[in-house]
Amino acid sequence: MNIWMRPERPARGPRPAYSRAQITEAAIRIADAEGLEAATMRRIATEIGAGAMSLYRYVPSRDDLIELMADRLMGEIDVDGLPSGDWRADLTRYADGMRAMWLRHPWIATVHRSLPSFGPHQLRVIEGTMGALDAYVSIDENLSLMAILNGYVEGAVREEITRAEEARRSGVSEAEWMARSGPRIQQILDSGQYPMFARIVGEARQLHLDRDEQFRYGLDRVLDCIGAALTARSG
Amino acid sequence: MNIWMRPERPARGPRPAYSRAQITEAAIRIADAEGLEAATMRRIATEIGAGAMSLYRYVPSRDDLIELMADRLMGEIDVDGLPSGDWRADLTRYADGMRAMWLRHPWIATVHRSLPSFGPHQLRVIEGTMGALDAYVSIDENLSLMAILNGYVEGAVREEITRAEEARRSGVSEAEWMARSGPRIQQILDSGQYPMFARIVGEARQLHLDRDEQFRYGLDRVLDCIGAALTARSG
DNA sequence: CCGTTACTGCGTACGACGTACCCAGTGGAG
DNA sequence: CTCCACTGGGTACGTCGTACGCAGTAACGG
Repeated sequence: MNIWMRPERPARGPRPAYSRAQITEAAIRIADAEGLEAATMRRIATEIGAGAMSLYRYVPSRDDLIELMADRLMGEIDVDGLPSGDWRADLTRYADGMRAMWLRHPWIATVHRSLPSFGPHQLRVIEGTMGALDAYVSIDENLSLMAILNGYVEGAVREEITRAEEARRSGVSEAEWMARSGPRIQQILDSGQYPMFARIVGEARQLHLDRDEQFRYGLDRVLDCIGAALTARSG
Repeated sequence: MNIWMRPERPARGPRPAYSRAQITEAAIRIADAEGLEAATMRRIATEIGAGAMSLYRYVPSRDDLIELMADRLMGEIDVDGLPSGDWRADLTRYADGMRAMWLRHPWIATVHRSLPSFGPHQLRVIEGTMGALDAYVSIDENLSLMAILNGYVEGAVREEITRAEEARRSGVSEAEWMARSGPRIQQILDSGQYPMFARIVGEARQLHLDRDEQFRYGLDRVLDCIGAALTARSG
């Protein structure tokens, strides 16, 4: 059953010593610092001073807890005052907010969302962002355009996270990464079998931008696309 | 170290009894039938008649094996004859191929790609697809447009997979899913707090399309966007 | 031709993990 | 006050990935 339909605690009995929110917060703290795989049930329980099995009084399973963590993260997305009337500004703010949130909690890239579970914060964000284009397009087109935006943001930030992680691990500065290529990229170039890949490495300018600019460049291309779709509709 | 740089086997010694390809194939077979989590090292070894630890003679770790599996899946994508001159047809063929492949191997949605590891099949597909728009745009724009396309395909198919999985598990036909909503969606509608969500459920026509049509609808919106970007460039 | 050596596949073992189960204690409802 | 539904927590089980060490084998140096 969906975690959001299961009440936190029954009515009767003694006062609970902990809470879902507290457990979720602790788990996020651990995952931020040491990765999601470090947020084991035992570790989380230790963090809040509980016994390992006590967590199961609040949460049916670890997967459900991760669902709670994911929605709690959506709570960090600020959609107050959306829509403002300037759809491009609204969607830029949303995309930047999502990126910043993902970078604060990079482990979110590793969670496999089993089904859209529609937590309250997720729904709040949907209300805010779908409003941005609501005046210009149908619900169906709106959904499609938001799917494009979300797909871009998710893919771009996922790559950024893994690259940053790799750079941190190998001790190489982010700027040197593509230049030095890493042995595998050099091997690919040396093989001579992949001319398009070689041109990407050699010609693509966006690879030399810093990460903020790189994200903004791609985001602007996405918003250009959305803008083109809007003007094609309205005349 | 990257799995693609590590040679399969050294030169000396007795003839190996197995091979990376054989192990990868067995692992994919198990994952297709029972999910990725069923493809444990012991299970894979049993499948090919080997001892559990023998696999480590061929593959450094389970994560690397999953990398091999992922690239092997990209080998199912047909990009022969690309680019054909009709970019829209080319990208449609690519997107349909990716979707079909993902649906054949739904467990791929659960893998966390730690870094783009640039396997040979992955590179082959990049060569084919980047060629489609190469005549019309710069490398940088090409990369951005392909990121948009890939983001859409990945997101759409991921949702499709999880929804199908849920439908199968609950025994409810896919067509009834949105109509019956599931208790959680009904709960959200009843709360009255999410008018945009209610309008999506009530008004969106694409939710009543079958899955193929739904994917095609979204894909056409993406390709419209790409087309708009192309004409904005060329005149 | 024959050690020598570098590999082979494999069995055992370890330290995690998620969580089923059981327990004594507790505090609100009747 | 009595009852009992609930509490937090300890123990235990089955599973995982994989470190390690073994005896057997095939190619190479002489």
